[in-house]
Amino acid sequence: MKRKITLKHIARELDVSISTVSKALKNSEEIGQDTKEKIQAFAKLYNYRPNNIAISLKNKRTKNIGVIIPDIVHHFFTTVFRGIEQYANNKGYNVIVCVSDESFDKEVINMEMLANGSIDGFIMALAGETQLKNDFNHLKEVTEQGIPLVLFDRVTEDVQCDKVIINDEEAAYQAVKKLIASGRRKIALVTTEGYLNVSAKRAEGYFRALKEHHLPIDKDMILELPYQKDNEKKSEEFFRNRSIDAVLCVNEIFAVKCMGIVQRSGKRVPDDIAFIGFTDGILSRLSTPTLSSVDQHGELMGETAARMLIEKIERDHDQEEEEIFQTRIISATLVERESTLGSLK
Amino acid sequence: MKRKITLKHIARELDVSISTVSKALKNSEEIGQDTKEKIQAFAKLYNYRPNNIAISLKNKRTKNIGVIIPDIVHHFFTTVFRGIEQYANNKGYNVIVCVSDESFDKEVINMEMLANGSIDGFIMALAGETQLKNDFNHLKEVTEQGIPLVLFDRVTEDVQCDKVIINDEEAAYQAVKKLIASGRRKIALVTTEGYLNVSAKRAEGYFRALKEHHLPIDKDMILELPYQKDNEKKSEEFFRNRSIDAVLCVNEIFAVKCMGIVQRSGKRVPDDIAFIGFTDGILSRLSTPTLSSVDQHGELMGETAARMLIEKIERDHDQEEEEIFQTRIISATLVERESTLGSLK
DNA sequence: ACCGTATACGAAAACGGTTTCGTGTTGATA
DNA sequence: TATCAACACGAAACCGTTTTCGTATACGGT
Repeated sequence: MKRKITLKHIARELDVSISTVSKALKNSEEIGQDTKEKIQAFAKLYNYRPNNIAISLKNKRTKNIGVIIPDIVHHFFTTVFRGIEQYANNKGYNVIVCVSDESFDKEVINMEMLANGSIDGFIMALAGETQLKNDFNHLKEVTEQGIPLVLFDRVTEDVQCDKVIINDEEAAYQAVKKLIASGRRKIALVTTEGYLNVSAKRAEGYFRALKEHHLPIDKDMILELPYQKDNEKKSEEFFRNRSIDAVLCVNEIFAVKCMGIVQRSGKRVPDDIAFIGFTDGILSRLSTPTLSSVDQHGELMGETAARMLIEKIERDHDQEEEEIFQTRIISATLVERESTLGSLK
Repeated sequence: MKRKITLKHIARELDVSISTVSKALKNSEEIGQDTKEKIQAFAKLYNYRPNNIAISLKNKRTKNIGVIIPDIVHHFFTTVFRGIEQYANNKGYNVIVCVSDESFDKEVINMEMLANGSIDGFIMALAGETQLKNDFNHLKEVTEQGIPLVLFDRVTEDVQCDKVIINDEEAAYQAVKKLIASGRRKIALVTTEGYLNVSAKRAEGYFRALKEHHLPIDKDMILELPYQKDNEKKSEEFFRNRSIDAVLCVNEIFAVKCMGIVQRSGKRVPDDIAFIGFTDGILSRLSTPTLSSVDQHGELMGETAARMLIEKIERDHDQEEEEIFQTRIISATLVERESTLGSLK
């Protein structure tokens, strides 16, 4: 077992000082040509690599960024993560991921673990519980310590920091307009219980579109489903007893489930009833019929968040210009597929 | 901006030595009761937390584990990751993820980045390119340095380390047996080009089941698809020109795509043709009809890998008992759903 | 012979902890 | 009163780097 070699080993072996070795390996002008060559050759031979931890301690910069997301087995968060990871890696940063599992306590614990020197900055989407509790002290503590923070998707106005979001309201508005334009009038909304997270904004867009076209806003046309649990019966009941010709769903899972229910009851998609979902993932592309859905551009969001964070990190070290926090808005786009094909007869 | 407080600050403020502060915060018997209380109170007031990096440098242990996977936007890897993350977090470890993107070079670079002190051990699944190249020197270097390594799912016999795999051959065998038992005789296999990765083993199980039941093994009944690219036409042609009453697919994406093609051509699933896929993910649960598939228990795999790794890490520090490497096999299980319901008439 | 100045290198501090090994003070004991 | 242990704390080394500053040597110029 070849243990890792250090500057000290090289110094001892070649009978020079540690500082000489360090400088030689950086090709410093201070060191004689022959000494440099000798040291560099030796270092290459023994495959010397500087110890990251020691460098971190010295520089007070770890080249790590911390990502805290509510769930990793979730298409949207996963794509965002990929965007973050790619950009960060290109810039020489590593990514430490923690999953809050929608729990406030886990979010707090994870942040505290990482905030003590392990990372140079945070990228995160708030846990559901955190949004309900409306308690953001853990975030504030971190920013007060001068650790850069970028929130994405699930953000809050209570914390001053950079943010990346999509134009949920507008996207939902456009989607519903599209449904209306194809002749649909009885448009339902399937959303999460309590309009958690971004669902509220999507609902607003839905309302705006209806209003603009003088269509009635009917609470009875809104189905609220629990976030992760099954609720087949509730959905079946909803679609059985109503006359509906189009549905906007706040995610693709709800959309695909509902399409299944509707189809099993003998109706045809999109002929009798059209569907649009949010999150353009693998489900949308492979369902039958394929599902029209709003692409949230997760990868771009991740990349944007990472860029903003790394800029802050690398500028932070400079002087105290007035802190400026930005909110970037990524435009969601509707991807049309079979579930909205054609107009209502 | 409240900067992080250090032992030195506390020592200076309370006019004691750094060592006294360090011991007092560890509640050492060496320090007088009143001094301890004073120091602890001060530390709590200013919310002192030891710097992780400094501790890592001293202890030569980072409490970080490195995870390298080929793809993060992939249900199976994601579930494995969740298993790793949960177990590791419980044990006080953080997880650094790098995505190799199926590329040999990225895998090498990522490993080298992390191996220089950033992590205490690796968990990884090999990149496709690495498997093709059959070059595992980066893995060997890491293990020679005494860094523990656990491979999962995509493993190799060329590296001596702990491994976690599923019984792919047996699972495929059982799946095909099930198809045969329900009266199916013309069973096709849909696999990845070149039988990459674990596909080869699944094909073996398929062959064994056919052989055992004296069914012909016909290369013409095997469809090889490129890994990530679309190949609708090839698949359509395959199903159009053959008489097939059951299909085993090496992943759920292929299965759902093929089900779609078959259904659009007017055949019924499972009445005319049954389907079984691998990877029991969201697609299997939400496709129409729902797809029977082999659950690889990703979360359990991840947890197992993390447990094995952390055991090695924490034992490693002890003495040099003879290294023992284990290969744990997780039993995959077939989850039956609508796509295999009932027997062939 | 003296001074100045490159040249080439080493000593030491610093990053923020932990830990070993003193050591000054106190009180009890002989 | 001298001795000694117990107590309470500090000095210093160490982890592996980087970086500033100091200095020995040699050499050229006068």
